[in-house]
Amino acid sequence: MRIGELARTTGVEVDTIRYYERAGLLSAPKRSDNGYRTYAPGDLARLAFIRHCRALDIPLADIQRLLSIVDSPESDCGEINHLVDLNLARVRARLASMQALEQQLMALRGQCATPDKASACGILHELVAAAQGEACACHRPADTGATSDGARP
Amino acid sequence: MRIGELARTTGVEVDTIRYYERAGLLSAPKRSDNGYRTYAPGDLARLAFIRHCRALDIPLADIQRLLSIVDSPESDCGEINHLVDLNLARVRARLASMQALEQQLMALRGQCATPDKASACGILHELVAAAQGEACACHRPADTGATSDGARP
DNA sequence: CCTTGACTATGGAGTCGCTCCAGGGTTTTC
DNA sequence: GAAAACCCTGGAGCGACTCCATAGTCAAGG
Repeated sequence: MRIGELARTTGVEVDTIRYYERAGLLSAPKRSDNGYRTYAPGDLARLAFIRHCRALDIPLADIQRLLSIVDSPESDCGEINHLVDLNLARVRARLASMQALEQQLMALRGQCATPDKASACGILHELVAAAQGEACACHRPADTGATSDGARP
Repeated sequence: MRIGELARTTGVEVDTIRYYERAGLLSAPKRSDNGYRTYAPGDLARLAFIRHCRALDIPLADIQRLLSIVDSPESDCGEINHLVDLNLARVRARLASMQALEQQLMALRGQCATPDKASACGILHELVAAAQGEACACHRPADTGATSDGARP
């Protein structure tokens, strides 16, 4: 099986497969006489595993760790729990900040009902005012507010 | 005002300020005799504006567009609405995929209650099975499922 | 036999938004 | 006068790809 067929079968782009090889997630496959990569069914399963983990947004370093555990089935699976927990925490943290972000953008969007001159635009006014540390829909009173705060998302 | 003071006042790191200058979001400031950047109050307001937009996760290219609109207040503000709408849509799309992701990771986490041998780990089994296209907690029946689907996050 | 087109190879650069570093010069403080 | 704090430039690194130029390989059609 050549790289193109592997790509079509798994839905992973050819460039990405080669990238995974460089990154050490896939071992270098055999080469045919013309230098083409030749993959075995085991490579297909391994790449499908990687692809599924990536669909779960698990970083490559974690996937590499999971693969090494898969390769040694006698090892303790406690680390697997830990990896999944870490990724879950990461996703939840990002989720919370994005929900706040959505609220802020919605509030901002509500500032401009009818398009007009930019100088009268509520959105722009809001952004400028917020940058100056005035009260705005984005920095609520509960927030630390002002120009020097740390409202990173 | 030198770059360090600007950084402290706005909460933007020195390196980032120089990066914004390179990226064209901040115009090159005057230099004093020793070559140090010397910023005017207008630069402070501009950088605070950028910082606030970044807190809203608006990409630099969009911020650059907003800044050019701010610079020409007679222009139409319709594009501002459009930019905010686009960013809102982007955030919402990402939000939806992350919520699905959280569900999938939670389902995965539920597969392993008690740490044991990796060969018996429900999480690993689930990941491998899912990669092989079998039914799993991640690919629901409603999903297109299987090894060649497009469940990108 | 030759061309066309699909496929594959390599190495390197580009993406985004920073962040860090080396190796220097300058200013402030003790 | 020395130490600490500040500033400069240019370049590399991050994650996870993606795209490119250039070149070799192979099967089908004319």
